[in-house]
Amino acid sequence: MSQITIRELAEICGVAVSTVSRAMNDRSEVSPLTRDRILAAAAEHGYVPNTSARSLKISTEKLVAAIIHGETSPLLLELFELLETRLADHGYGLILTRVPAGSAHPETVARIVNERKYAGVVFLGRYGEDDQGEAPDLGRRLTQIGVPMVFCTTADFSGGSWMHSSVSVDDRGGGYDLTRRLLDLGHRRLGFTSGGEATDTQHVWALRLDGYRRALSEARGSGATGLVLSSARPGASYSMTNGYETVRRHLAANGLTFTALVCTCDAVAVGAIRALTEAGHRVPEDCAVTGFDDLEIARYLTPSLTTVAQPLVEIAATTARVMLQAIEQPAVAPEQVSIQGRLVERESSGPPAA
Amino acid sequence: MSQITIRELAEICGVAVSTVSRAMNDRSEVSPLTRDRILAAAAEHGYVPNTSARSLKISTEKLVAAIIHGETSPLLLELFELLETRLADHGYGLILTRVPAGSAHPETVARIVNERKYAGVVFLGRYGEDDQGEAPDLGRRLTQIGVPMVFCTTADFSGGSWMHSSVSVDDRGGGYDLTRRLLDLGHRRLGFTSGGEATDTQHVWALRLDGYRRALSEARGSGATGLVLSSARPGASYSMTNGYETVRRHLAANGLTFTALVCTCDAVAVGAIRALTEAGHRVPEDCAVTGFDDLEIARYLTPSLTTVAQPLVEIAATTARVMLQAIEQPAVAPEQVSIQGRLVERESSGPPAA
DNA sequence: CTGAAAGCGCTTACAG
DNA sequence: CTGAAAGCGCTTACAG
Repeated sequence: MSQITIRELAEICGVAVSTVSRAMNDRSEVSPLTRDRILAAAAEHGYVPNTSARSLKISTEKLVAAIIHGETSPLLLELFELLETRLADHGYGLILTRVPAGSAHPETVARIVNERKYAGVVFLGRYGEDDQGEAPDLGRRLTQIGVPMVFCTTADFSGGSWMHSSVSVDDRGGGYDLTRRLLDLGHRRLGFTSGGEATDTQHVWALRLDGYRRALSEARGSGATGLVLSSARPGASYSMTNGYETVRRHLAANGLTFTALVCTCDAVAVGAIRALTEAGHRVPEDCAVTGFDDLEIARYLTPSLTTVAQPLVEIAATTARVMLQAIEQPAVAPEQVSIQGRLVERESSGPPAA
Repeated sequence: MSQITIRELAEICGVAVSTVSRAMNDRSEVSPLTRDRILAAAAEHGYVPNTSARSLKISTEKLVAAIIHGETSPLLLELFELLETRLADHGYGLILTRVPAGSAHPETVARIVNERKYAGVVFLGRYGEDDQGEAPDLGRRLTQIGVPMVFCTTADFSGGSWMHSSVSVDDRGGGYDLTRRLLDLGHRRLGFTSGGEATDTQHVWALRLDGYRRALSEARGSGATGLVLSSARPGASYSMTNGYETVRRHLAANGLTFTALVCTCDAVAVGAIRALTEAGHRVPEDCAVTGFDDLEIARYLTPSLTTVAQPLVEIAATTARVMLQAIEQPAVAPEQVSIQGRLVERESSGPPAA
């Protein structure tokens, strides 16, 4: 049994297709009786309107496209769910599309937007290929697509000219807070697990690194030094495996040359702790370790992770607000929102051993 | 700049819309010269065909719908990616749709299928509400939608009559293997972290529990006993939090009444280990713990987790095969495939203390 | 309140 | 190889 069409349902009910359409869309110009009759028949025969046909007619649907480029993460998924709920409050649906690594072109976005009459698009996480650097003209070409866009959890990556809105945690501030706290605890030799090339200045890890450097430069007088461990796997920057490999290599080559390690994120911290433990170093006694994100694992790992909690609820709420505003008042200038994260101290950090 | 239509592009090129259509779809009946000219113009003007219009005409697209009900997990996402690749090899696309908990009705699936002319649907993880039990008539009503369906990672949940195909790891076998191994190591007092109500006999955790019980009953002569810890949070069965709460409560009420704990999955094991550690018990010396799935965390946790690795590549490949077969030969009977997982022994298990 | 008709942007027989 | 035309299943002015 395949789907029944509006015409067939109209015949069954003995009305015109236009009447069925009005009943299904809950328009006011239908008499309650016919409406109920039609709805009942629709339920009985399993009629559901064809979205393609609907999309073709409607000038713009109350629908937003969420685009995740490359690997997904628990964080982005939670954000998706929060955002979905927020937008639903305003009658908007959110449709998730994954774009495989290697195909983050403007055309891909154009194709997605063209599938249905999306009112806007939210990028969950970074959009753009690593090898195309800052993609100077990505932003402009995205703008040409003609629907409002907001970058969620990253800055607008489109060449630094900020043509689109963005909402994210204050990555620089988080990196600063963690580093500052470690310095206050008395650490003088710190390390940071880099996430890629030094040229990727707009990456989330690079912003956190920026905060790390700022805190260190403020503490210059104290004799504090800050090392940057180069990433073992550029392509998998935020994984446990990358954290493990990065730290293992460093320890094998140089030994433990720091008393505190600021990691790019919680997953990297998990890998880093494992590498330290395997090399016989105790966390936090021999080396304090911090994460970023406050994933579920941060609470249940032993030692539990000192980290910066992403304000996911606020990020989702702000993203929804910015998106809806852009849809309703397209003339408004893009805004760059950065929300402060919360430092959570747990077992993985403490003062250096005497 | 909004999207250009096929008619506008046809005018630009000075050809008929039908010619443009043929060029865009790479049909053989177009001369290479006009085709190249049209493709160039399409690229220049950013033309991308409207998917809704296309969907409306085509009888069936080379597209499969992937449906995830309720919370997603790293496992399901990895499976999605593997499956996407497999289907792409055969020219099929895979579109992910999340169905929020509380709306897993047959109508929801009908609505999704109706959006585009999907050739089939794959359920990633369980489909159906917890409170509707086995949903006796879900299977039949899904069948009415008229496209082939396969359940991936769970059995066909539609009332036990197996109207649809399914592909999953051998959950019973995995539960059996883990339990059997613990018994062989000398454990005699075992525990299992339940994931919900005893009536949910088709849930993944219930199948693993089944394996646990079978191994125990085989070892009846040895004096081995098997406890079942009731789940702290029925709604979040597979989370770290649930593992933590479940074990914490049990320890608070009864103390450590087992020397080995078989957990429903890796995430639950992480929570369980934390609860044991906080209560002053050492893993594996005082209590061995096992997981299921072999997530990335299983390798990097300390102690690293003994677990059963999901054969994700084989599951994805088999799901693709079964799906494609069902699309091309709709008459073929549904098949229930179960693939053996691989027992991975790591640090979290060992013989009981003497 | 209801119906007949036009048209959204495509694809695909059917002619030429 | 190319074009003119019908039609996929809807929505929405426009009449009544």
